[in-house]
Formats: sequence, structure tokens, C-alpha cells
Amino acid sequence: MQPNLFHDFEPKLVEEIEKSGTLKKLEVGEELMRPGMFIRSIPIILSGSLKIMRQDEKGNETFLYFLQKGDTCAMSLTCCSASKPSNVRAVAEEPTEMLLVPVDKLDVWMSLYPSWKTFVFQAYQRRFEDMLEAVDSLAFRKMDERLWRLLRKKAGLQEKRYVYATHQDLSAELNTSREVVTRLLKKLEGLGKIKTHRNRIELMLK
DNA sequence: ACATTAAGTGATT
DNA sequence: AATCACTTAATGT
Repeated sequence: MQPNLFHDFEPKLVEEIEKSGTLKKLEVGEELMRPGMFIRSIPIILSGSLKIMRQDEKGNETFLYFLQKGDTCAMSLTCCSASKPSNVRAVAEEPTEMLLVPVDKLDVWMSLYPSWKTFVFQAYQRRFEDMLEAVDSLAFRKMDERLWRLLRKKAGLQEKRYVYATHQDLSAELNTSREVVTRLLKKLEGLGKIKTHRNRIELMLK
């Protein structure tokens, strides 16, 4: 085992992990867990990476985050202790090795080893940060809709009108960059929804 | 004609 | 989607 990975664990804890953990290897694309599955052990990634995704009813998947060397699955931690099924899907992004630790050890180690508590805490913190990023990009991918709404709002929701504003102005209102607005406007123009002029946008409300 | 500002583009992360 | 670097087009003086 790689001692460097567990350098801030108490020797005693490392010993326990080695004793109770089982090694598991996944090839690219192999699934570790899917929504609905119950988990009876939590993984600690030794090498490679796992892609964690959320799945909606129709099977559309949205990326949540990657688990890499030294990471553990925050979902597993909560699912395990609450005996709830998984609500995410985990697939190997590359050949991945991990250590599977039985659930029942968690609580014991939690109270026994401060470093384990820290490890778990940090796992949550990192996951949370990654999730925020995912949320951000999701929220921002609605930019085309936000722009279209803004234009209609500025046009006063009336028949064919002009909006007097530069791309810069619009981008400032939407908290995005001028280039993005330019490109989205061009897209809208291609769809025949608007016509662009200098300092002015013409809404084509048929 | 020249300078300034708005708009368009491509590449990169 | 954001940033950067750069080009091109429109406008004002």
C-alpha cells in the first residue's frame, strides 16, 4: 500500500484500514454503483478516477464531480450510515483502484481516530466545492434564454420593437462577457428572432 | 482622413 | 461560458 496516501492517519488506523479493506479494480467505463443500489462499503480511491453523475427520470446525466486519488465518496458516507440507496452513479473514468472499507468500521473510527474524522470532513468540503462549480456552470448555461428574456423585457413585450443597447450593456446586465452576448445574438439572428444593428437590436415578433 | 467605440472571430481554458 | 488577442465595421470630429 502507498503509505504516502495515508500519511496523516495514525499508524494504528492505517493498520486497521489495511486489515479490513479489500482492493477493487475497475476498468474504464465499469460501473461501481448506480442509483437505487445499496452500499455496504465505502471506497477510498488509490489511483485513477471515478466520475460521479446524477441521473434524472429520463436517464439524462449531469456530471457532479470526479473522485481521485485519496478521495472518498461523500455520498457513500451518508447513504451507508442512513442505510439509504445511492442516488448517484459512479463510473470509472480510467482504470481505477480503490480500497473498499466495510461500513461498520466508519462509526468506530470516527470516534477513535481524529485523523479519520478530519479525512471525512475534508471529503465533504471538497465535494461541496466541486458541486458548487457544477451548479454554477449549469446556471450559466441558460444564458441564451436569459438574454432573450432580457430583450423582450426591454422591448416592453410589445410588437416589433427596438432595443437600444450595446452588446456591452447587455453583457453587464447579465453578468457575462460581451463576446458571449455577441455570439448569442448572432444565434438569435440566425433563428430569425432578431436583427442586430449598431447600438440597437430589432426584435422580430411576428 | 483619423480616432474612437462597437461588433465579430478564433483560439484557449 | 469566460478571457484574450486581434480584426473589422460604424460613427463622430
